[in-house]
Amino acid sequence: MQGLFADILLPLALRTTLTYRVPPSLEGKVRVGCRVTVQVGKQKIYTGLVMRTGTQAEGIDEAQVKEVLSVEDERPIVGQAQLDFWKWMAGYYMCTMGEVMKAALPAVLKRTETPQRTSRSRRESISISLPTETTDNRLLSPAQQQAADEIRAAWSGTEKQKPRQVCLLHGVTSSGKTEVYIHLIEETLKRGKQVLYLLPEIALTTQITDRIGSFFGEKMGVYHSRFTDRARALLWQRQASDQPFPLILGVRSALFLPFNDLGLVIVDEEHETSYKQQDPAPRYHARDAAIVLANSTGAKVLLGTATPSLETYQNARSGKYGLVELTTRYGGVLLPKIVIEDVKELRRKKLMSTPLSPRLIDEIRAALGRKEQVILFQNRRGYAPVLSCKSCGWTPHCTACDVALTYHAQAHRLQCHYCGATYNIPAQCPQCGDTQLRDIGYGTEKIEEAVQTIFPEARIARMDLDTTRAASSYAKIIDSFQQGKTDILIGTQMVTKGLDFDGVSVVGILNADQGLRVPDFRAAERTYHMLAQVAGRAGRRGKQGLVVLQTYSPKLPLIGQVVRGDYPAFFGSQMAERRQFVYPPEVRIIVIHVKHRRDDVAERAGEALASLLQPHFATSLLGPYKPAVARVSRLCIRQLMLKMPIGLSATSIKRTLMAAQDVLIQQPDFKSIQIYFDVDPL
DNA sequence: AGCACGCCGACT
DNA sequence: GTCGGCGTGCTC
Repeated sequence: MQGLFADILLPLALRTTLTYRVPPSLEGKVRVGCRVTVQVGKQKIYTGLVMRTGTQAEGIDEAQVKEVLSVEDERPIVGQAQLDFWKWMAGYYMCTMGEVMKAALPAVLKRTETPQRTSRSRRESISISLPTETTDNRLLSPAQQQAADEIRAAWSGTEKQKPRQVCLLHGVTSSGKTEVYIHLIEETLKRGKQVLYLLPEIALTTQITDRIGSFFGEKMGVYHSRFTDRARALLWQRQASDQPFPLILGVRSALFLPFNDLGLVIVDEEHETSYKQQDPAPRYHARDAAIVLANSTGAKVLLGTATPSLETYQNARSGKYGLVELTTRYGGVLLPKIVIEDVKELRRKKLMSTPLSPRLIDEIRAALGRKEQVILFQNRRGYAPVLSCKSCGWTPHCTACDVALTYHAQAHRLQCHYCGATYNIPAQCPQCGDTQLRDIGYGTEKIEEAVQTIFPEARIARMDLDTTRAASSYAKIIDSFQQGKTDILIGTQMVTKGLDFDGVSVVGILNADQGLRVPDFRAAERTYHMLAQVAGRAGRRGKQGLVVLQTYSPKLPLIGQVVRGDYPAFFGSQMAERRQFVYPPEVRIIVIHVKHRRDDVAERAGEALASLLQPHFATSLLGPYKPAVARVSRLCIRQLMLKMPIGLSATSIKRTLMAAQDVLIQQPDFKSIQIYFDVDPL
């Protein structure tokens, strides 16, 4: 029987495409890269993507083949270059093409159903209008001009240096990286090329969008999750049309938009961990994927940050990337002075009657007297991380996860910060019947309460996940602080990201060590980034800001490195540790996650997987081990870690891993085991 | 990923 | 005797 067939990619975790018959009426319309609708199973209708057409239905009995129902696009919505990129991503990050498709396409483009009504609070517009004021002077300072020249030289190469595709711009906070970006964007646009400017999610909702938008106005499209899905689909279609925006400002998924002539990718705040998608697959790193994408189109890449990731700085030091440094703050802004408060010593002397040291209280009082603003940083939301029975020490835990519940005073509930479940506060201890529970440790709510007591006159705001859940509240808190309507802003790491305030003279870091004592090789790096970023919020034009850093371990080298702003020293000491204990960037790692409802099954499956892999990898395979939180959402977890030398092709290793996975889930005991791979985990 | 099919406990 | 729990397998 003659006819035309099409292989369709579906947004599912299927390893293969499915073959459908093209009815005569649709012949000529079903083209590679166009969307079609097809029936899958008994009734479900999916939107899929045509990957191949041909007169043969390969590897399937033609009798089972269903027909393509409709064609949704007149011309391809996904080009061959994009499909190649998807394929690379599926291979590198060990997931299916369907999962990549799911991440890449806005929901409206994947579904047959009529688009759902979207909530009003979400923005519908896709381009930014020119603002209400004039913008920064376009002239670069001599330091910025030099940085721009050096970046161009790194890209194009010089007599001494070979050209580099990627360049790191390492600039201290307020050194004016944005002006350099604007300059290079403008230059690229003038050459008729497109620019992709990637930012972490949270930074996009604020100042930077307005700033870049004020320069590029209607040339710029914005892509992030605060926009409606319909708006994102519109932007996608516009980019696939012959009149795309030349500049896209977006979050990690903007990487998947169609580009026809990409000249430059900027990855701002490249160290930000939110560039790595955690769950679900594809677990990709947008910075690394951006470099691959740019490489395939010949585009240049600029990575910018005040605190580079070890991976990036290592690449810059080794000469793989260009390295350009901006060491002076722009416009007369001075680097803040950082003073250390030894909390252990102050406690011993009975001087810590509040979570704020006496010095910090004095400095805040003085700042308020001068009508200046204060930011207090406590990286933990809720009131207290633990409740405990006064007589027997019992602590409420989540029933679905192996973690203690956080007490939220405002909501008057207990909450699990892993699965999100909430619980009533127990009236009495289930173990001994005592009715008294005490709270241990500090969250932002408790800090807010303490600060309000110390400074009853001050106008205080709190910014954390709980106060910014509503779509507009984040902007409201920022605006009110910016307009001077708030004196003291208390917050989690949210206050460290991409915000520039002019009136902040004092920043208090209430517990610098929190997060350091976890068994994770990246703990020190994360802490350094966080402390350096939050410290960078202090300071205003012509006046030096003050950072009060409270710590239990003032002698820790890391603390000294933060105080001196000595990134190279931090890098040196961290790299020594990573080398000694064989962790990235010394090696690359893949973490294998094994999950099951029953702990003993997860344990045995982990061991079975280890014995399958052991012959291939010997000592470079670690585990199975229990992660710090070994049960989340009723699933018991085991992990294995594979360390791979840099430079070694991972293709055959990944094939071995997948084969072992297939063997394992064939075994009757392990049918319902969940296994997935996290490549380059954070 | 859904979703249907299929085999064991508390209800009218 | 049934309703429904989720374990298992399939999707052209």
